[in-house]
Amino acid sequence: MADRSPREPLSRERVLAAAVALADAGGVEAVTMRGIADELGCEAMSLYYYVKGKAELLAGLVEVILDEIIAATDADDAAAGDEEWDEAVRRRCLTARVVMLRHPWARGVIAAHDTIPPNSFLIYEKLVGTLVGGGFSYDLAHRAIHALGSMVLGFAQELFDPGPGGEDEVSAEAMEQMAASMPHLMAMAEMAFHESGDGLSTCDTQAEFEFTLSLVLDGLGRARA
Amino acid sequence: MADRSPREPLSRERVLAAAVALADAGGVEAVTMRGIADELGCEAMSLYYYVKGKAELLAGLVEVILDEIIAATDADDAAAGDEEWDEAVRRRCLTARVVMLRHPWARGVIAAHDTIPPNSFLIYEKLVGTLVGGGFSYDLAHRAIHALGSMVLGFAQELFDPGPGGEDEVSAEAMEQMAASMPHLMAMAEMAFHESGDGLSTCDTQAEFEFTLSLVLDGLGRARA
DNA sequence: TTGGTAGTCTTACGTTGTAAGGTAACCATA
DNA sequence: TATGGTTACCTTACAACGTAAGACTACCAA
Repeated sequence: MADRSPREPLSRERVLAAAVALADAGGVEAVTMRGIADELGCEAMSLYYYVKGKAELLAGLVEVILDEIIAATDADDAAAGDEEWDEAVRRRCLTARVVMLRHPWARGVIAAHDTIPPNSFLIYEKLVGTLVGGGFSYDLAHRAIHALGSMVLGFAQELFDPGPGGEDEVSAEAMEQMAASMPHLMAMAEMAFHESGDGLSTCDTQAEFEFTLSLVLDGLGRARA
Repeated sequence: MADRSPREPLSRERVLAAAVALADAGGVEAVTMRGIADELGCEAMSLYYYVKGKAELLAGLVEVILDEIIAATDADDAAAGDEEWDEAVRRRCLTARVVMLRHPWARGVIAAHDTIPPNSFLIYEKLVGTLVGGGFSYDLAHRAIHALGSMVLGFAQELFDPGPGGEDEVSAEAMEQMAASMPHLMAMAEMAFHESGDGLSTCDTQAEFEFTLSLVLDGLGRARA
């Protein structure tokens, strides 16, 4: 793996890619700073210039595979012709699953992390878009996101929960711009806000859970007949 | 935490309980051999008499919280009167969720582990029992297990997959006895066996996934109207 | 008394994440 | 051309981790 020729410069992308390769080959426990460094032909401490620490590295891994999901679903969104909302959603879930199966370690890493990856908002934005386009209310779209998210990614975190860490260093303007690019999520959040009236609305995961549960139970009951 | 009086003897249960306490207080990363030892007033190496290593310890943690789920659901099964199958299943899922929320670290640990905890068979056996009692075919009950399991526990592993590690040291007779106590799971496994004809049937998780997906999508479509 | 087993501890080693700081190259400005 | 600062990478060092190897004590059967 080591190379004597003038080495390709490091980058956050290369670091994360090497980490993914290691995880694919040997599971999460194979992802060590020194292991990544070996893979890249550098020293462990050099990685800290691009990644603040192991925690951030794992968060980066999650973002990489979410990016992979986004790329894959975008690709066959483009290839798809006219679809009903449910065909589109099914297709995206299935390709997302293909990506998850390519990286068996990802489920564990995702489930272990408590903050919601910013990346996932992109996925949800588009999902809400097709759902609302298919006649869903924002409220029902919200429930749908929870149901599908817990199926595919294995988590059902609160969507609008700022998380335990207080203020991240996301600038207000970056936040603003991000929000502007996700009109559906913004609308959805506003709906939830109006409903709960509870200031910064953290969504009621208990209610979401019960909704999904009823969905599944109803479906099973129907399948039984 | 340390005590000078003649100490209560160690045991696997006490080790696991201490580990759970640590995880509840500080997440999985707080679960270290030395940390557990401190909690119990002994040395780290003493734990190895009851637990073969950290991997087995984590597996033990999963079993502890599954036991907690079993105890909780059994308790209110006993308190419940006549119920339809769906009422019983809903109730059990909700109390299982309560337990999971008590131990936020559990989802990650469960998702990270690749072998299916033997404990969970007990849960599934009873679940299949009420489903079949409610008129389900074994085949549909199998699908139901996958759908509900992925919702509550966050995994949808293959039920009858022996797992990557070859032969565990489970004696044949213990296996036999365990099987005898789970008639529904046995019947279900046999059905799956006959269907696939493929020797030791590992269930088709892709099909299970698509089934659950259709369940959810159908339900959402109905809710939309 | 002898010998064995069960339970706990001591010591030690290799691996991990990472703090602190050094080094070399580049680059704008004085 | 000298100077000072930034960027990218490395060296050294350390504390905390999991755990192998084996010593110690207490006890109990023969």
